Amino acid sequence: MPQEAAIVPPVPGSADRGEQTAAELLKDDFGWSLGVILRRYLRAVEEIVVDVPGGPRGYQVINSAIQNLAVNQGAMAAQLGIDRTVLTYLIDDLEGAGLVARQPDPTDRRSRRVVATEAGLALWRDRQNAFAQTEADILSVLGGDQAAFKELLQRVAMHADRLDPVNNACQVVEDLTEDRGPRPRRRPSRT
Amino acid sequence: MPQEAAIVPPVPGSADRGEQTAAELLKDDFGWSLGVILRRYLRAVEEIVVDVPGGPRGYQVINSAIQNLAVNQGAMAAQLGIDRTVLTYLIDDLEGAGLVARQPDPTDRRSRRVVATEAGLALWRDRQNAFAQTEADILSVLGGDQAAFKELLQRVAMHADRLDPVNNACQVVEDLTEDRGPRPRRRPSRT
DNA sequence: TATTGTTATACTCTATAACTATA
DNA sequence: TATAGTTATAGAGTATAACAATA
Repeated sequence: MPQEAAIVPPVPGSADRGEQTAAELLKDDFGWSLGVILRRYLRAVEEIVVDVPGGPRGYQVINSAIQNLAVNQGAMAAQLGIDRTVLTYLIDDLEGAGLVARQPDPTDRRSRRVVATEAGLALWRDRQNAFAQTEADILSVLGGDQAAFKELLQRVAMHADRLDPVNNACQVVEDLTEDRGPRPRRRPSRT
Repeated sequence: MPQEAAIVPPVPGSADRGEQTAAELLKDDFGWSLGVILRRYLRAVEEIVVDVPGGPRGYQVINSAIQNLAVNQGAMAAQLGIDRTVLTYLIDDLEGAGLVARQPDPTDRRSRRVVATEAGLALWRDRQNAFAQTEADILSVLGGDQAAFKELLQRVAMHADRLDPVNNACQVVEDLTEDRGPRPRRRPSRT
């Protein structure tokens, strides 16, 4: 949030600053800096996975499936920080696209493990480089200071995460992601 | 339905990592770091202005009014990156709380300038310190490296903003802000 | 009865467009 | 006719809760 000395209540003393850009007014603002950087990053991420059903969130599901982070849908929903009802729709779409599959758990017939298909794994591999490139683009302005910045950023993040743990990186991605087109209608029930 | 494309088992050398925390798995992830930090910051911001109608966005309106950033509602909406119809509701609420007022423009009776009241200015002043404190808390872990980090952060942000200008810092605040309670219904028309 | 996943419903937020009053 | 602001309506995204199958 911006600071700077206040002016007038009811009646303004004029003095429009319309000419100054928001960046000029806010560049020393911590929240503004964070927001700008994250927004830039998320825009790129969104583009990278624009063809993945569910966008960044869908990609996260694939990632979770590949890394075997969750034993079943409920666990995955908890880890990704999304509602389990939403996850159902997401998996529906990803499964329809042939990127993941629901694998019944032999020991508990209620439970389903989400696994990636070959196509899902191929897609995942394909996009990892793009993410790295995006990061490089954003940090390029720092030149030789990149490593130092990343180290500091990590320290702050680890600290912040201890105070207020976040299960998932792309929780934020999702919150920031606007339109991704209408959600296709449900498929027939299991059984 | 999905064709049983080959299931992808666990993945390169990854047995179950269920025990590892998300932070451990992701700490070297750029997007994750950014997201965690921003989320932590936004939680605090949300708390600070929880009693302000419209939350962080309402506070931004007050801020814009105090700093005389916009000549009328339309300009303010553009600068804050929000829809002008949404701004109408926001101003309604803030005006109802006595924090801002609509000031008719003598030269154009269609136009309204938004100004802060004494109460609005007092509130604004009151919360500025809290924002600074939040920033300090988050960065405290860096000790003597705080200044260096902020400098680097600014460089990255300025760079990112040039590539993809953002009008407003708290655009992101808003996108990330979930529930703020039901929106009170409209007031009677102007006349 | 509790839990896993699914389906149905309601609610919030935002955007689109229609409307008024000025210009 | 165009513009500033307001109001009304519809859309998308999310959460809440009811449901079926299984434990």
